[in-house]
Amino acid sequence: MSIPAPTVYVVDDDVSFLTAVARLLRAGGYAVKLYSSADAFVKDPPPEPVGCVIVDLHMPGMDGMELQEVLARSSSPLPVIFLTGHGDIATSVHAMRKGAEDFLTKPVNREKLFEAVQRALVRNALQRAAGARDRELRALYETLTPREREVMTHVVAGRLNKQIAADIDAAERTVKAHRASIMAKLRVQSVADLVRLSQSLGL
Amino acid sequence: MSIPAPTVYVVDDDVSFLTAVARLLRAGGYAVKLYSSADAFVKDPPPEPVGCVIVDLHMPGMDGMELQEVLARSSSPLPVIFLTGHGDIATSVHAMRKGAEDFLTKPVNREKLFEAVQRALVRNALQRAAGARDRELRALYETLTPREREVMTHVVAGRLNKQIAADIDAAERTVKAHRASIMAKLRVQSVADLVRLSQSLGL
DNA sequence: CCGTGTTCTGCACCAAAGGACAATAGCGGG
DNA sequence: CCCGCTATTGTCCTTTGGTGCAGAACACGG
Repeated sequence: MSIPAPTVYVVDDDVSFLTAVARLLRAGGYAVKLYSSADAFVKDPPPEPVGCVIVDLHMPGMDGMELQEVLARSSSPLPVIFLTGHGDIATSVHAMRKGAEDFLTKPVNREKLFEAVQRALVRNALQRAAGARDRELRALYETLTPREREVMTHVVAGRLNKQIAADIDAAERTVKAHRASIMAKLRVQSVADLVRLSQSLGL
Repeated sequence: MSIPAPTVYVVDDDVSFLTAVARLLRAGGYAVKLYSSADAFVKDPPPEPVGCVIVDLHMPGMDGMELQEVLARSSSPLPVIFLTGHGDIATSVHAMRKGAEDFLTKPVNREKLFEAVQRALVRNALQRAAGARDRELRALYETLTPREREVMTHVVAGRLNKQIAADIDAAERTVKAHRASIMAKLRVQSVADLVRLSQSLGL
């Protein structure tokens, strides 16, 4: 398996600024990819969501805030750092509330930029790790049949086999069979593990 | 039991502004309490943390950011709304990252202020509800003896009674006794409930 | 010294969970 | 029509969990 290098995706319609920021980041040892518009980024998204996005607020077509919205909607783990020349406090507050990693102003301070990128990359790594675990668990859960999921909710609720049997109108033996199948498919050894797994899945 | 009315605590060293904001809020139907410094607020804190805090950034003595820090450190459920005349983007970003509810500028827009306060009060209610549940559970957990807590960690880990017995070097019957005591004290009916409870406690 | 709470344990009994082995039945594809 | 998957249920046996009843050791405070 290849380990993809974290990449800083810079999106700005001001090409001279774009190249300046790119030079700065490359000098800092970061892999950089440039886009001259948010639309271009959306149309040609990164193959692996490893890294972060630095985006200008005001751009022709889709603006920075909209790009952030698109990323959020697609549950992308790429943190967004805003970098704009005409930002105001209200806008920065709104962006931060929407989950932006940082909100910087042009001309950008080299230290601040690197700090923001560093934080963003850490956050990205954490997000991806959490997301990966989540997908694994969901994949296991997907293998359950409808009936098994039904039984699982009862088991997680702490109900006894005979109670579950009565609830779903089946024999206790049937519940035991489903139960065993659930534990095997989800690869858990105890009800305690099963409960935690269901919590992780948000059930 | 009395239901305390949500109160908006306004902290600003500019007394004329303080009274103006107070008048505005009172006209909006909010209970208001005024402080002319953050130190005054800290020395004479609200008896019930029901409401929110509106605080100026720049003040003699403790400033707004420090006050936010104090509230966070004491796990206060009172959200903080900054309201300042000399704020910049970097400061607002920092404040939001620290968990501020909003960051407004003077002169304040009446609508924006009311919206912020409303959001803050909702958040406060949710925080208090969550905090109350948390304290109840913690109080129950406190009643457990050291030995019972030890057994509980093993039970929550999904270990069998005989395994637990071996681990803590005791008879299986002893583990059963502790286990029964745990379930009774924490008022749970099943291992599933116990696991969820321990998750809520962050164990 | 005595009472209280904690910890520990034994025996017996019953309820619940789980595994082994097996069988029946419906349903959708190949 | 047969295969595979799902769902269902049965019996038998073992392991595990839970409870009632009871006793003993220890520490701590009144």
